Amino acid sequence: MHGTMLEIHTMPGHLIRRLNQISVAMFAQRVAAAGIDITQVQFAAMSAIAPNEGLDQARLAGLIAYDRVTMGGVVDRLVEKGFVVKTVNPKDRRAHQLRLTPLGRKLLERLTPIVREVQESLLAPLPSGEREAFVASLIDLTDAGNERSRAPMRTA
Amino acid sequence: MHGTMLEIHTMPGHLIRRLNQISVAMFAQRVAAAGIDITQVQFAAMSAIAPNEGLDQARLAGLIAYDRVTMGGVVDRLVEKGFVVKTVNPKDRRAHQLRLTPLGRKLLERLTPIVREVQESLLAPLPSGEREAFVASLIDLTDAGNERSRAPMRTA
DNA sequence: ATCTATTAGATAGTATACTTATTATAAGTA
DNA sequence: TACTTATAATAAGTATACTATCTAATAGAT
Repeated sequence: MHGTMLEIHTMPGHLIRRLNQISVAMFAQRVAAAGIDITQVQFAAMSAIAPNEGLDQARLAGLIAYDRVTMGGVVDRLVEKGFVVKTVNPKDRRAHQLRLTPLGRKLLERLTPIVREVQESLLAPLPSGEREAFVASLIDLTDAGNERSRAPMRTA
Repeated sequence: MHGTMLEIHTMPGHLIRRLNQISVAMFAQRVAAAGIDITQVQFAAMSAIAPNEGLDQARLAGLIAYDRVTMGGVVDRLVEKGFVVKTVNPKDRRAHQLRLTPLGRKLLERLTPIVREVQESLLAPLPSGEREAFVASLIDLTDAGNERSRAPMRTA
Protein backbone atom coordinates (compact mmCIF):
# COMPACT_ATOMS: atom_id res chain seq x y z
CA MET A 1 0.00 0.00 0.00
CA HIS A 2 1.21 3.51 -0.79
CA GLY A 3 0.85 6.25 1.82
CA THR A 4 -1.90 8.82 1.51
CA MET A 5 -0.72 11.41 -1.03
CA LEU A 6 -2.05 14.91 -0.54
CA GLU A 7 -1.82 17.99 -2.73
CA ILE A 8 -0.03 19.89 0.02
CA HIS A 9 2.84 17.41 -0.15
CA THR A 10 4.01 19.16 -3.31
CA MET A 11 3.10 22.72 -2.30
CA PRO A 12 6.18 24.92 -1.87
CA GLY A 13 4.73 26.61 1.22
CA HIS A 14 4.32 23.30 3.00
CA LEU A 15 7.71 22.00 1.89
CA ILE A 16 9.45 25.17 3.05
CA ARG A 17 7.78 24.87 6.44
CA ARG A 18 8.98 21.28 6.76
CA LEU A 19 12.49 22.10 5.59
CA ASN A 20 12.67 24.87 8.17
CA GLN A 21 11.69 22.39 10.86
CA ILE A 22 14.39 20.01 9.68
CA SER A 23 16.95 22.80 9.62
CA VAL A 24 16.05 23.96 13.13
CA ALA A 25 16.18 20.38 14.45
CA MET A 26 19.59 19.73 12.87
CA PHE A 27 20.94 22.94 14.32
CA ALA A 28 19.63 22.12 17.79
CA GLN A 29 21.02 18.60 17.68
CA ARG A 30 24.54 19.53 16.55
CA VAL A 31 24.83 22.44 18.92
CA ALA A 32 23.55 20.42 21.89
CA ALA A 33 26.03 17.66 20.98
CA ALA A 34 28.76 20.27 21.38
CA GLY A 35 27.40 21.07 24.84
CA ILE A 36 26.23 24.53 23.83
CA ASP A 37 22.89 25.97 24.91
CA ILE A 38 21.70 28.30 22.16
CA THR A 39 19.06 28.38 19.45
CA GLN A 40 19.38 29.06 15.72
CA VAL A 41 17.65 32.39 16.16
CA GLN A 42 19.90 33.39 19.06
CA PHE A 43 22.96 32.47 16.98
CA ALA A 44 21.79 34.66 14.11
CA ALA A 45 21.32 37.57 16.50
CA MET A 46 24.79 37.16 17.99
CA SER A 47 26.45 36.85 14.61
CA ALA A 48 24.80 40.11 13.54
CA ILE A 49 25.79 41.95 16.73
CA ALA A 50 29.45 40.87 16.48
CA PRO A 51 30.49 43.11 13.55
CA ASN A 52 28.08 45.88 14.58
CA GLU A 53 28.72 46.41 18.26
CA GLY A 54 26.58 49.14 19.77
CA LEU A 55 23.68 48.77 17.33
CA ASP A 56 20.19 48.94 18.74
CA GLN A 57 17.46 46.30 18.74
CA ALA A 58 15.51 47.78 15.85
CA ARG A 59 18.51 47.84 13.55
CA LEU A 60 19.49 44.35 14.65
CA ALA A 61 15.99 43.11 13.85
CA GLY A 62 16.28 44.68 10.38
CA LEU A 63 19.68 43.11 9.71
CA ILE A 64 18.40 39.58 10.14
CA ALA A 65 14.73 40.10 9.22
CA TYR A 66 13.19 39.49 12.61
CA ASP A 67 10.09 41.04 14.01
CA ARG A 68 11.04 43.75 16.51
CA VAL A 69 8.88 42.36 19.27
CA THR A 70 10.40 38.90 18.79
CA MET A 71 13.86 40.48 18.82
CA GLY A 72 13.19 41.92 22.28
CA GLY A 73 12.63 38.46 23.73
CA VAL A 74 15.62 36.96 21.92
CA VAL A 75 17.92 39.69 23.24
CA ASP A 76 16.58 39.30 26.78
CA ARG A 77 17.42 35.60 26.72
CA LEU A 78 20.92 36.32 25.41
CA VAL A 79 21.40 38.85 28.20
CA GLU A 80 20.19 36.34 30.80
CA LYS A 81 22.71 33.80 29.50
CA GLY A 82 25.49 36.35 29.79
CA PHE A 83 26.32 36.51 26.06
CA VAL A 84 25.09 40.05 25.39
CA VAL A 85 24.91 43.33 27.31
CA LYS A 86 22.31 46.01 26.78
CA THR A 87 22.99 49.64 27.66
CA VAL A 88 20.91 52.75 27.14
CA ASN A 89 22.26 54.98 24.38
CA PRO A 90 22.97 58.35 26.06
CA LYS A 91 22.46 60.13 22.72
CA ASP A 92 19.00 58.58 22.27
CA ARG A 93 17.60 57.28 25.49
CA ARG A 94 14.91 55.25 23.71
CA ALA A 95 17.52 53.00 22.14
CA HIS A 96 19.36 50.10 23.75
CA GLN A 97 22.88 49.50 22.49
CA LEU A 98 23.87 45.85 22.19
CA ARG A 99 27.31 44.33 22.61
CA LEU A 100 28.69 40.82 22.95
CA THR A 101 30.36 39.96 26.24
CA PRO A 102 33.78 38.24 26.12
CA LEU A 103 31.88 35.04 26.91
CA GLY A 104 29.53 35.72 24.00
CA ARG A 105 32.41 36.37 21.63
CA LYS A 106 34.11 33.16 22.69
CA LEU A 107 30.90 31.19 22.20
CA LEU A 108 30.34 32.68 18.76
CA GLU A 109 33.83 31.63 17.68
CA ARG A 110 33.24 28.08 18.85
CA LEU A 111 29.83 28.01 17.25
CA THR A 112 30.58 29.37 13.80
CA PRO A 113 32.33 26.29 12.35
CA ILE A 114 29.60 24.06 13.79
CA VAL A 115 26.92 26.14 12.11
CA ARG A 116 28.78 25.99 8.79
CA GLU A 117 28.76 22.21 9.09
CA VAL A 118 25.04 22.20 9.74
CA GLN A 119 24.49 24.15 6.51
CA GLU A 120 26.51 21.58 4.58
CA SER A 121 24.63 18.69 6.14
CA LEU A 122 21.34 20.32 5.29
CA LEU A 123 22.19 20.50 1.58
CA ALA A 124 24.18 17.27 1.47
CA PRO A 125 21.27 15.20 0.07
CA LEU A 126 21.31 17.30 -3.13
CA PRO A 127 23.67 16.36 -5.94
CA SER A 128 26.61 18.75 -5.57
CA GLY A 129 25.77 20.37 -8.89
CA GLU A 130 22.35 21.45 -7.62
CA ARG A 131 23.27 23.00 -4.32
CA GLU A 132 24.38 26.34 -5.69
CA ALA A 133 21.29 26.69 -7.83
CA PHE A 134 19.09 25.90 -4.84
CA VAL A 135 20.74 28.54 -2.66
CA ALA A 136 20.60 31.03 -5.54
CA SER A 137 16.87 30.40 -5.84
CA LEU A 138 16.45 30.89 -2.09
CA ILE A 139 18.24 34.23 -2.34
CA ASP A 140 16.14 35.31 -5.33
CA LEU A 141 12.91 34.39 -3.56
CA THR A 142 13.77 36.06 -0.26
CA ASP A 143 14.96 39.18 -2.07
CA ALA A 144 11.83 39.36 -4.16
CA GLY A 145 9.51 38.60 -1.25
CA ASN A 146 11.27 40.77 1.30
CA GLU A 147 8.60 43.45 1.44
CA ARG A 148 5.82 40.86 1.73
CA SER A 149 7.24 39.59 5.01
CA ARG A 150 6.04 41.24 8.19
CA ALA A 151 9.69 41.52 9.20
CA PRO A 152 11.59 42.64 6.09
CA MET A 153 15.36 42.77 6.00
CA ARG A 154 16.76 46.29 6.33
CA THR A 155 20.48 46.77 5.88
CA ALA A 156 20.39 50.47 5.06
CA MET B 1 26.83 52.77 0.88
CA HIS B 2 26.25 49.04 0.76
CA GLY B 3 24.27 47.39 3.55
CA THR B 4 26.07 45.34 6.15
CA MET B 5 26.67 41.94 4.60
CA LEU B 6 26.75 39.01 7.01
CA GLU B 7 27.69 35.40 6.48
CA ILE B 8 24.24 34.27 7.58
CA HIS B 9 22.70 36.12 4.63
CA THR B 10 23.86 33.28 2.40
CA MET B 11 23.29 30.42 4.84
CA PRO B 12 20.51 28.07 3.68
CA GLY B 13 19.13 27.73 7.21
CA HIS B 14 18.63 31.45 7.52
CA LEU B 15 17.22 31.82 4.01
CA ILE B 16 14.74 29.01 4.57
CA ARG B 17 13.58 30.64 7.77
CA ARG B 18 13.03 33.93 5.94
CA LEU B 19 11.27 32.27 3.02
CA ASN B 20 8.95 30.51 5.42
CA GLN B 21 8.09 33.85 7.00
CA ILE B 22 7.38 35.31 3.56
CA SER B 23 5.24 32.31 2.64
CA VAL B 24 3.23 32.52 5.87
CA ALA B 25 2.73 36.27 5.43
CA MET B 26 1.55 35.88 1.82
CA PHE B 27 -0.87 33.16 2.85
CA ALA B 28 -2.27 35.26 5.68
CA GLN B 29 -2.66 38.31 3.47
CA ARG B 30 -4.46 36.55 0.59
CA VAL B 31 -6.74 34.59 2.85
CA ALA B 32 -7.63 37.64 4.94
CA ALA B 33 -8.33 39.55 1.71
CA ALA B 34 -10.90 36.86 0.90
CA GLY B 35 -12.50 37.46 4.30
CA ILE B 36 -11.45 34.05 5.64
CA ASP B 37 -10.10 33.56 9.16
CA ILE B 38 -7.67 30.64 9.01
CA THR B 39 -3.93 30.07 9.20
CA GLN B 40 -1.64 28.15 6.86
CA VAL B 41 -1.21 25.44 9.46
CA GLN B 42 -4.96 25.14 10.03
CA PHE B 43 -5.50 24.87 6.26
CA ALA B 44 -2.99 22.04 6.01
CA ALA B 45 -4.74 20.18 8.81
CA MET B 46 -8.15 20.56 7.17
CA SER B 47 -6.89 19.49 3.78
CA ALA B 48 -5.45 16.33 5.34
CA ILE B 49 -8.64 15.54 7.26
CA ALA B 50 -10.86 15.91 4.18
CA PRO B 51 -9.85 12.70 2.36
CA ASN B 52 -9.28 10.81 5.62
CA GLU B 53 -12.39 11.44 7.69
CA GLY B 54 -12.31 9.72 11.04
CA LEU B 55 -8.55 9.67 11.41
CA ASP B 56 -7.12 10.49 14.82
CA GLN B 57 -4.84 13.35 15.83
CA ALA B 58 -1.67 11.29 15.89
CA ARG B 59 -2.15 10.04 12.34
CA LEU B 60 -3.13 13.52 11.18
CA ALA B 61 0.06 14.91 12.71
CA GLY B 62 2.07 12.27 10.84
CA LEU B 63 0.39 13.00 7.51
CA ILE B 64 1.47 16.63 7.49
CA ALA B 65 4.61 16.36 9.65
CA TYR B 66 3.39 18.29 12.67
CA ASP B 67 4.35 17.74 16.22
CA ARG B 68 1.53 15.86 17.98
CA VAL B 69 1.31 18.33 20.84
CA THR B 70 1.08 21.23 18.39
CA MET B 71 -1.58 19.32 16.47
CA GLY B 72 -3.75 19.21 19.60
CA GLY B 73 -3.90 22.99 19.77
CA VAL B 74 -4.49 23.37 16.03
CA VAL B 75 -7.41 20.93 16.14
CA ASP B 76 -8.90 22.65 19.18
CA ARG B 77 -8.93 25.97 17.33
CA LEU B 78 -10.55 24.37 14.28
CA VAL B 79 -13.19 22.84 16.53
CA GLU B 80 -13.82 26.24 18.20
CA LYS B 81 -14.31 27.79 14.77
CA GLY B 82 -16.80 25.10 13.84
CA PHE B 83 -14.78 23.60 10.96
CA VAL B 84 -13.98 20.27 12.60
CA VAL B 85 -15.66 17.87 15.03
CA LYS B 86 -13.83 15.59 17.42
CA THR B 87 -15.41 12.39 18.73
CA VAL B 88 -14.04 9.64 20.91
CA ASN B 89 -13.37 6.45 18.98
CA PRO B 90 -15.52 3.79 20.69
CA LYS B 91 -13.09 1.06 19.57
CA ASP B 92 -10.14 2.86 21.18
CA ARG B 93 -11.19 5.41 23.72
CA ARG B 94 -7.77 7.05 23.77
CA ALA B 95 -8.20 8.22 20.20
CA HIS B 96 -10.21 11.21 18.94
CA GLN B 97 -11.71 10.82 15.49
CA LEU B 98 -11.68 13.97 13.38
CA ARG B 99 -14.16 15.03 10.72
CA LEU B 100 -14.88 18.21 8.78
CA THR B 101 -18.23 19.86 9.41
CA PRO B 102 -20.27 20.92 6.36
CA LEU B 103 -19.06 24.46 7.12
CA GLY B 104 -15.47 23.19 7.16
CA ARG B 105 -15.92 21.39 3.86
CA LYS B 106 -17.37 24.51 2.27
CA LEU B 107 -14.52 26.63 3.55
CA LEU B 108 -11.93 24.19 2.27
CA GLU B 109 -13.45 24.30 -1.21
CA ARG B 110 -13.36 28.09 -1.24
CA LEU B 111 -9.85 28.12 0.13
CA THR B 112 -8.14 25.61 -2.12
CA PRO B 113 -7.89 27.76 -5.28
CA ILE B 114 -6.69 30.70 -3.20
CA VAL B 115 -3.93 28.58 -1.67
CA ARG B 116 -2.88 27.37 -5.13
CA GLU B 117 -2.53 31.00 -6.19
CA VAL B 118 -0.40 31.76 -3.15
CA GLN B 119 1.98 28.96 -4.16
CA GLU B 120 2.30 30.42 -7.64
CA SER B 121 2.93 33.90 -6.30
CA LEU B 122 5.58 32.57 -3.98
CA LEU B 123 7.57 31.06 -6.86
CA ALA B 124 6.72 33.75 -9.40
CA PRO B 125 10.03 35.63 -8.92
CA LEU B 126 11.95 32.61 -10.25
CA PRO B 127 12.41 32.23 -14.00
CA SER B 128 9.77 29.70 -15.05
CA GLY B 129 12.46 27.21 -16.01
CA GLU B 130 13.81 27.12 -12.45
CA ARG B 131 10.60 26.62 -10.50
CA GLU B 132 10.32 22.90 -11.06
CA ALA B 133 13.94 22.32 -10.11
CA PHE B 134 13.48 24.35 -6.96
CA VAL B 135 10.43 22.36 -5.86
CA ALA B 136 12.19 19.10 -6.75
CA SER B 137 15.09 20.12 -4.53
CA LEU B 138 12.66 20.96 -1.71
CA ILE B 139 11.13 17.51 -2.03
CA ASP B 140 14.54 15.82 -2.08
CA LEU B 141 15.68 17.72 1.01
CA THR B 142 12.52 17.12 3.03
CA ASP B 143 12.53 13.44 2.07
CA ALA B 144 16.16 13.03 3.03
CA GLY B 145 15.83 15.03 6.25
CA ASN B 146 12.49 13.61 7.34
CA GLU B 147 13.88 11.54 10.19
CA ARG B 148 15.98 14.43 11.46
CA SER B 149 12.87 16.51 12.10
CA ARG B 150 11.23 16.22 15.49
CA ALA B 151 7.93 15.76 13.66
CA PRO B 152 8.65 13.40 10.73
CA MET B 153 6.06 12.71 8.08
CA ARG B 154 4.36 9.34 8.48
CA THR B 155 1.99 8.19 5.75
CA ALA B 156 2.12 4.50 6.53
C1' DA C 1 9.05 77.28 21.73
C1' DT C 2 5.32 74.47 20.70
C1' DC C 3 2.98 71.15 18.07
C1' DT C 4 3.10 67.04 15.33
C1' DA C 5 4.82 62.99 13.62
C1' DT C 6 7.95 59.38 14.16
C1' DT C 7 10.61 56.08 16.47
C1' DA C 8 12.49 52.50 20.20
C1' DG C 9 11.01 49.61 23.20
C1' DA C 10 7.71 47.21 26.10
C1' DT C 11 3.20 44.85 27.18
C1' DA C 12 -0.67 41.82 26.42
C1' DG C 13 -2.64 38.49 23.67
C1' DT C 14 -2.74 34.65 19.93
C1' DA C 15 -0.62 30.83 17.21
C1' DT C 16 2.90 27.72 16.11
C1' DA C 17 6.61 24.31 17.69
C1' DC C 18 8.97 22.11 20.74
C1' DT C 19 10.38 19.30 25.65
C1' DT C 20 9.23 16.59 29.49
C1' DA C 21 5.92 14.46 32.22
C1' DT C 22 1.35 12.50 33.21
C1' DT C 23 -3.08 10.07 32.43
C1' DA C 24 -5.92 6.83 30.22
C1' DT C 25 -6.31 3.04 27.49
C1' DA C 26 -4.86 -0.85 24.88
C1' DA C 27 -2.04 -4.84 23.57
C1' DG C 28 1.25 -8.29 24.44
C1' DT C 29 3.42 -11.61 27.47
C1' DA C 30 4.47 -14.55 31.38
C1' DT D 1 -4.66 -12.90 35.53
C1' DA D 2 -0.88 -9.89 36.50
C1' DC D 3 2.85 -7.44 34.45
C1' DT D 4 4.94 -4.86 30.91
C1' DT D 5 5.09 -2.14 27.06
C1' DA D 6 3.19 0.88 23.90
C1' DT D 7 0.14 4.47 22.42
C1' DA D 8 -3.35 8.80 22.27
C1' DA D 9 -4.00 12.75 24.23
C1' DT D 10 -3.20 16.39 27.58
C1' DA D 11 -0.62 19.57 30.73
C1' DA D 12 3.00 22.68 31.91
C1' DG D 13 6.85 25.17 30.46
C1' DT D 14 10.06 27.54 26.89
C1' DA D 15 11.02 29.88 22.41
C1' DT D 16 9.79 31.92 18.19
C1' DA D 17 6.55 35.10 15.46
C1' DC D 18 3.10 37.83 15.02
C1' DT D 19 -0.96 41.89 16.14
C1' DA D 20 -2.37 45.84 18.48
C1' DT D 21 -1.52 49.12 21.75
C1' DC D 22 1.06 51.99 24.87
C1' DT D 23 4.87 54.99 26.81
C1' DA D 24 8.90 57.60 26.40
C1' DA D 25 11.83 60.13 23.72
C1' DT D 26 13.31 62.37 19.55
C1' DA D 27 13.00 65.05 15.26
C1' DG D 28 10.89 68.26 12.26
C1' DA D 29 7.96 72.01 11.15
C1' DT D 30 6.13 76.16 12.06
